[in-house]
This record gives sequence, structure tokens and C-alpha cells, in this order.
Amino acid sequence: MGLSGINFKQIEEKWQERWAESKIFESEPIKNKPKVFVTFPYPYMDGPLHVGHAFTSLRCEIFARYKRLKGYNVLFPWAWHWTGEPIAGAAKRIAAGDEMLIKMIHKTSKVPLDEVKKFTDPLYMAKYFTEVSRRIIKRLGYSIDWRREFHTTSYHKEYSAFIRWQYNKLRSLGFVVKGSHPVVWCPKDKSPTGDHDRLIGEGVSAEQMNLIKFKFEDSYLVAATLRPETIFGVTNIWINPDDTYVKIKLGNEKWIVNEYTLQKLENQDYNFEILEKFKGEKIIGKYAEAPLVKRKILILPAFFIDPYLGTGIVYSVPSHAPYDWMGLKFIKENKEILEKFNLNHEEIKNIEPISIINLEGYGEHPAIYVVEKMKINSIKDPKLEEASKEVYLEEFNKGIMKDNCLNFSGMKVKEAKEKIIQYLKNLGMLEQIWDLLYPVVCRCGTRCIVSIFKDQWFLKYSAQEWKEKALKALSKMKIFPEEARSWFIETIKWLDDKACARKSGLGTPLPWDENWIVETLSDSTIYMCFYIISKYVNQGFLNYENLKDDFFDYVFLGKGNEDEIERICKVNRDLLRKIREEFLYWYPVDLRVSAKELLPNHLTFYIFHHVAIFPEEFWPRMIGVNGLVNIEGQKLSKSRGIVVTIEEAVEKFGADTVRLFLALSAEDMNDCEWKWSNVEKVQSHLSSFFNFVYKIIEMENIERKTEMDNWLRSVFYRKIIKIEELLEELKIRSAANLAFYEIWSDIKWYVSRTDNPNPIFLKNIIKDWLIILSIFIPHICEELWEMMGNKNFVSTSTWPEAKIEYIDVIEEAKEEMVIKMYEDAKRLLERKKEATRIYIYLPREIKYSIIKDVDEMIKVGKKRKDIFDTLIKKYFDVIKDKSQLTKTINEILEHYFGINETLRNAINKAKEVDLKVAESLIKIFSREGYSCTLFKETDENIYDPMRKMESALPFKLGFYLA
RNA sequence: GCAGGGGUUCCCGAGCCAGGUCUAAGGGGCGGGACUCAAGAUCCCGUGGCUUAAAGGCCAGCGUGGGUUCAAAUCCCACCCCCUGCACCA
Repeated sequence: MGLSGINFKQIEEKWQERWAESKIFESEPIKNKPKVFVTFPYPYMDGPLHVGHAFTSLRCEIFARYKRLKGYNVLFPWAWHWTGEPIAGAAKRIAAGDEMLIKMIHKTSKVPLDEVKKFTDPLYMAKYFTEVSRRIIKRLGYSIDWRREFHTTSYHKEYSAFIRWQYNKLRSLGFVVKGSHPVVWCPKDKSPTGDHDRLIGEGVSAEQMNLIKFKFEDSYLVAATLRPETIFGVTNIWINPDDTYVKIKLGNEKWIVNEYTLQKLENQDYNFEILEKFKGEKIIGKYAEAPLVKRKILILPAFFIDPYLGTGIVYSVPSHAPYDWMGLKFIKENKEILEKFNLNHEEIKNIEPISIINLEGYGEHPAIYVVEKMKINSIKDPKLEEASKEVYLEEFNKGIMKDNCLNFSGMKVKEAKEKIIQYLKNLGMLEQIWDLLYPVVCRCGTRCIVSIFKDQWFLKYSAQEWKEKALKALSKMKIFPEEARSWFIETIKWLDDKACARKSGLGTPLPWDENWIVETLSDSTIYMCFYIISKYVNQGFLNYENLKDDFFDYVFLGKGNEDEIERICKVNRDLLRKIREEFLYWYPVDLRVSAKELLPNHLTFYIFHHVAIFPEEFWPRMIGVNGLVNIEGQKLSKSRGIVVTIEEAVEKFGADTVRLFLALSAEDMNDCEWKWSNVEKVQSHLSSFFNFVYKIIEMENIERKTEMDNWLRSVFYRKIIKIEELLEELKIRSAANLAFYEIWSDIKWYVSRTDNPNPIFLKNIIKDWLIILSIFIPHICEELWEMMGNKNFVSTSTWPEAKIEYIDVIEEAKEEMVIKMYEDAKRLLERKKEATRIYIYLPREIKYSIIKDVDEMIKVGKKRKDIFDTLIKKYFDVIKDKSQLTKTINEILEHYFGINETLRNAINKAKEVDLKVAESLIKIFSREGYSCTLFKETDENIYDPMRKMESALPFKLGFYLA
């Protein structure tokens, strides 16, 4: 048989077909059988599934298979996410003939060009990727109950009915409210510009700016600032002479701002009328009056003002703002400009910085101090930005308002800032608008502004009682890894109201306001309970006409009168009860797993919505969080084409290889590194594994006990216990490593240590081993399982029980020592190559006694010093030489800390172990052609020229080579 | 900036919460050897420095710098660097 070339593909197809035929993963409630419900967040269908999806979902799959073998009734369903903007957006762009996008989809998503052309229809696109993805998930051999499959959006009327119920519920609970919200806005597209829609300005969000009014003639010059507390240090106003300014009428007031500001005001609900337009230079040299300080100040020219930021008008505080200081310095030294704008030289020379904030270590004028420290000489020096930041942060955090700040004097800047804003607001001299502190440019090339979105629907995550419930749920939940918990806590605390509806994209309309579509993260929160409904929908027992709100109230919450529901929803009472019972059986979700990027949003919303809608017994039980997948050292990125689809991977290496590779790749929140060369390596390991097991299966069926049987049984079942512990904590990588590599190497060691391994015994071990491995590599395991003559599926067999009597501490300790001593002796032989005889020495009896005492005392927590003193007293009669005794005890103490747990467990039997080890070593070395002799203390005629018996210790034999 | 995670020997990666078992697990790569016609697979040895004239030896090492302790990769403080998230985007 040509074993070396295993046909993975053929084996995988064979078993996938058989599983499907026998419906072993179709889960129905079974009374009194404990259940486990595992879910993976339904993937978004704007492309084929990639190895990142596989990495995460595999944790669900492995956990599901493990629990199934442990005797649980396991439900692992699957569904598809279509809700949102990207599918619709891509369809639009393809319709518009976006060649770049078409090429990208063709190339990275591996879609034939004639298919891409049909993607002008978003529905077609979603369906296409769903088909492709279903096929590939099946090829991975997941143990999924496919009868419960569904997809989202109004294209699935039953799902929409479910969302409608959920949102009516949330609204009636007061968790959906109307409000307004600032968004980054493209004035040309007339739509919000999310991070993904931007050419420039990723991560920039709307921030509040203060507008301070300076009296000027019949109107106000409206200056924008982030630091209203500096108003006490104002010396002049800056205007860009080349910019266009406008005088506008707002209510009873007249404002002057630059022209660009108008669209900000428009979008932020200000009504105004334009009275006049003029160039900045027109008002340069005139005077305005600062509020609060009531100072007359000059309007001066400045070219450093960014017309897009604020209002195009800035008030100058040279003592605390490096830009202002450099601007002032520049103008004082620049006669040309003074003349051009007809400014009085003397007057300008007299403008001096006014210090209003005390900042330790920065001198009288922090701005000047920092400018000098950073050696900034020009108004155009880019370091000015950094200088401004430093002064701002330091003053904000450590500054104290000086005596010249009215009743704000003596306050910390942090505190004064808020109070001054309030004070000026009350005086009517300050307003706040939203602005972007850094430029944002839409993909269409337009500079973005901030717009206030009115009449937006929000989920009220700010509600205190909601947060508290979420925190309570979290505290009862198991989180893997535990480090993720604090992140959840922070997120729950930090979360504010969140807009939950959009105007565009695919999805389900808000039931009471059909212009809005429930946004994607907001409709994916409690849908796991829909897996119970969707089975009946798919089987034709239910359709959307049955799925009125009353139906869901009854099935999910046990509310309502059966007669009435039967009548209103036209659902037969028995069916109704059956569905309700099925819900009660499967819910809550036991385990949900996602990558860490979904933690601060989806997973947290998942908790929020469950606690809002369901009673406590249906709150989620466990959440697993894992890292991301990098491709050959680069971040996975669909848009940059750095992506490996599951299809590619499975096509090249087969499902078991991909599964094992991913299972072994990274644990906890660490990222997985996808490397083709390593995947290949795993495949070759799988081939050898197959051959290795095959050879054992081929062995003759006879029982032939060996002295290593107990050892293998002991380490094997001990490892199974460890694997269980790891799987319970979702430590897939460690579990896979133990189960595959470490157990394998134990079995290899067993085979090499026995001249004739025991076939029956070995086959029993292999049988249990296959069961364990089947959670990682089910296809190969089924194949080998069948070769062993088993008639059932390994996937539905029973997890091996590690019986306590299988564990043999002494055997384990012995074998571990054999390995170690063998290595030691080998090292010596290296140095003395001519040796032909090996003398082995057991330690003196007294040392066994001492180490036993040490062990006992350590275990009851005695201090090292006490132990030492006790031992000196106890053994002084035996070893009269005190220095000799001290030396011995010290030596044993050091040695004790040097041995590992296995050996410590066997300390009571140390002598027995040592003897066995010595015998094993003699056997091994005799086989290698050395002549060996063993000596113990009680022997006569001990040949020990190097006094090796003296230096031998329990678990450390002495050697002499000659 | 804020929040969370992390920086370990050539690489990946465990250990850190509960300080002594760390001369740092386990892989991988690389070098050498065995087997083989050969390749692959498999097995063995080596993979910080020094010393092996000394028989299982000594020293250094866990982002940087301090501190606590008889003892620190592990605890405390400060700093540097990397990753993720920060909202209307899935």
C-alpha cells in the first residue's frame, strides 16, 4: 500500500459525506441530557471566508467536538451576515464601473470576472459569497447542524420579524431613544464619512471647540479656541489678510467669521443671513474688545492661520501659545508687513506677552521657554506643532491660574477651564461648535466637516441600570483568556449612547420608522436564539406571517396566552410549545468566540442586549477571545490583497492540516502567524502520524506485557487529564500540542525502549488517542478508527476516562530519571571515549531519609532555616562530623529544589525508583556493549575510586567510567 | 491622548498572577551523525561565552534603568518600544 502519498482530499470527502448522511451533527433536545450551545459570530458576506475566520471558528468547532465526546448534547449552528453598507456600497461601485474594485474582487476574492459583473445586484453578491462560504465551511469538516442556517436583512422576512420584535422590545424598555449626534460629514456626498471612507484623517473624530465673541464695531469677531482659560492673557487678534470673511446675522447678533465656517454652522443647526463679504485685510489695524478682561486689542495679520480650522479668527496669547509668540515676534521684526497694513510700529512694539498661568519649571512665559528650548527660529518651523502640544498638555495638567484671572485665580487649569466656559456661556460670550482638529478628506476628495445628525435613533448604553446589569452578567461569566475581562469592564463603563440605525445599506427597517435600517452591530446581538426558530422556518413549519411579536414574546419570554397566540399567529399550539421547550433547552449560549477586534463592540453589545431582554438564567455563560491572523508577517488586509482564503488553504493542504496548523498556532489573545512553509510542515507531520499509527494497527493482535506498559499508560492518561483542563479553559494550542506532539513522542519513546512492544496494549492506547485527536483532525482519525475495525464514528464515541489507577507515579519518576541519567552518562562518555565499563552507585541510605524529611517539612510550609536546624539536630547522631553533615544537608536541600514535580511526588519511593532506574540503565548500556556493575551502600567490596557513592543523591545516581 | 494586551535565548513561543524546580518547557530553523542507491520521513547529538590539562564545571542572559529580598524573567517604581480598540465602520 502506498502509504506515503495519503490522499487527504479523498479521506476528507468520504467522511464528510458519511457524517452528513448519518446526520450525527443535527442536534435535537434530549430530555435530561446536559447540553452545550456554541456559536460563532456570523461572518459578513462581502467576500469569501479567509483563514482568520477559520482560526476563530475552529475554537468553537474543537470545543463542540470535545464536549460532544464528553457526553454533552452539543448544538453548533451557523449563519450569514448581510446587514450593512459594504455589500450595497460595492454593488453601487461596480455598477458605476469601478475597475479597481472589480479587479480587486476578482483577484483577492477569487471570483471569476463574469460573476463579478453580476455583483451590481447586492443580493446576488451576498448570495454568491454565501454559497462559496458554505461550501468551504463544509470542507473544513465542522460539526455543524446545517438545518438551522439563515442570513440577515429584509431579504429574510423571518429574520426581519425577529429584529422587529427585538427593537420594539428595546424601545418599550426605554433603551432606544431619539437624539442628535455630531458626525464627520462629507458636504458633497451628504453622508457621514467613516474611517473606511476617508482618504486622509483616519481616526479623527469630532471635538468641541469654543467660540469666543470679541466686540467689534456693530458685531462680534468670533474666535475659536480649545483653551478658553487663556482669555486673560489675550494681547491681540489674528486675521488672515488673504482669507475671505463674512458678516452674518444670527438672531439679534452679528458675527464675523471666515467663509468656510458657514457650512459648519449650516450643518450644526445655526440659521443665519449673510450681510457682507470682505477680505481679511480690510479690518487689520482696527480694535476689538476682549470679553471678561475688557481690553481693547489690535487686529493683526497672520499667515499661519488655518482657514479650515475653527472660524479663521484666532485670539493671541503669546505667553502660553508658541504660535502666537512666534507670530508676534515675526510681525515686530517685519517692517514691510507693518507698512503694508499701515500699522503703528511703536504700538506693536509695546505689545508684551501677559502671563496668566503658573507652570513650574517653564519660567514666566512657558511658550517662550519652550520655543527657546526647542530652538525654534521661524514661524514656519514644523516643531511649533510639537511645542504647542507640550505647553498645552503641561499647563492643562499642572498649571495654576495666576492672580490676574479674576475669581478663577489660584485654580488648577483643568478646573478653571470648565468654569470659565460656563461663566462665559452665561454671559452670552461663548458658544460651542463641533470641529475637526485635523484634516479629514472623503474618498471623493472633498474636505469633511462636522454635521449634527438630528432625529437619530440611539441605543441608550449610557443608562446606569443597563451598565450595572451588564457588569453583573460579566462577573458571572467565564472569559477566556481571563485578561480580556478588564477590557470588557472598561468598555462597558466607557460606552455611551450608540446610533443604531442608518439610512443606507442592507438590513431590517426600524419597525416604527421605516426610513431607517437597523445598523449591523445593532442587529447582531441576540440572534443566537433565532437558530431555534430558523430550524422550523427551514423545515416549512413557520413563516413570517406566523412570527408576530406575540410569538416571540411567548417562545423567548414565556409571555402571553396560548389560545390567543395560536389565534393571532396561526401556529398550532403543540408546535408552539415544542418551540418554546426547544428554546428552554438550548438557551443560554454556553460559548461564543470571536477575535479581539470585536470585543469592544459586538461582544459587549451581545452582553448588553441579553441582559436587557432576557431573564438572568439566559445570560451568556462563556466568551472566548482570540488574536488576529497575520499572513507571512503582514497584517491581513482584504483591501491590500493580503489575504489567504480558506479555500486556497484547504485546496492545497487539506482540512485536517489547516485545522491542526491553526489549532497549534496561537493561544489566548496572541496573533496567529500564517506561514505556508509551516503549514506544509504540519502536513508532513500528519503523513508520518498516519503511517506511524497504521504500522501499529497492522501489528499482530497479541498480548505481550512489557515493563514499559505501566509507564506509557500513566503518562498517557495523565496527559489526557491535562488536555481536558486546557480545553475547559479554551487553551486550544496547548491542548493540541500535548495531544498531538507530546503524546506521540511518548509513544515513540515507549516503542524504542521495549524490544517488543505490546500490540494489544498499544492498540488500546492508540484507540483512545484517536478519540482525543478527532477534535482537531477528525477526518484522518475517522479513517484510522475505521481501519482499526471500529464500526461507529470516532466523532460520536466517548472521551477516554483517565482512571486513577492508571497513574503510576513511580514509573513516571523512574522513566524521567532514566532519560536524565542516560543523558548525564552519555555526556561523560563523550569525554572518556575509551571507557568500556560503567559502575553505577546508589546514594547512601541516610540521604533518602533526609530528603523525605525535607519534603515533609516543605509541604507543611516550613522555612528553609527551620528545616536546616531540625535536620542538624536529628542527624547529628548519625553523622558526627558537623561540617560534613552541614554539607550533606545543604546539598540535599539544593537538590530538592532542583527536581521537578513528578519526582517530588515519588520521594517516598525514591530508593525503589533509583534501583529501577539503575536496572534500566544497565539494560540500556549493556545493549550498547558496556559492561555494567551496580553498587549500593550495603554491598561488600565496593569499587569506588572516585568516591562517587558519596556524591550520589536520591534521584541522582553516581557513575564511574573505566 | 485614553483603554486593553504585549516586549523571553537565531526564530516562534511557554513561564510571570502564588519569587527559589529557570543552567528558561515545547516547536522550528541551522550544523553534525545514523539509516538509505538517493530524496523524504525517522532517530541521535549540538546550537550564549569560558573551561574541558579539571568526570556530570563556571559565568552571563528574559525591552531599559533603578528598588525590595538570603534569592527576581517572576514583586515594586520610572522610562522606551510594538499591537488592538476608541463609535455610526464591519
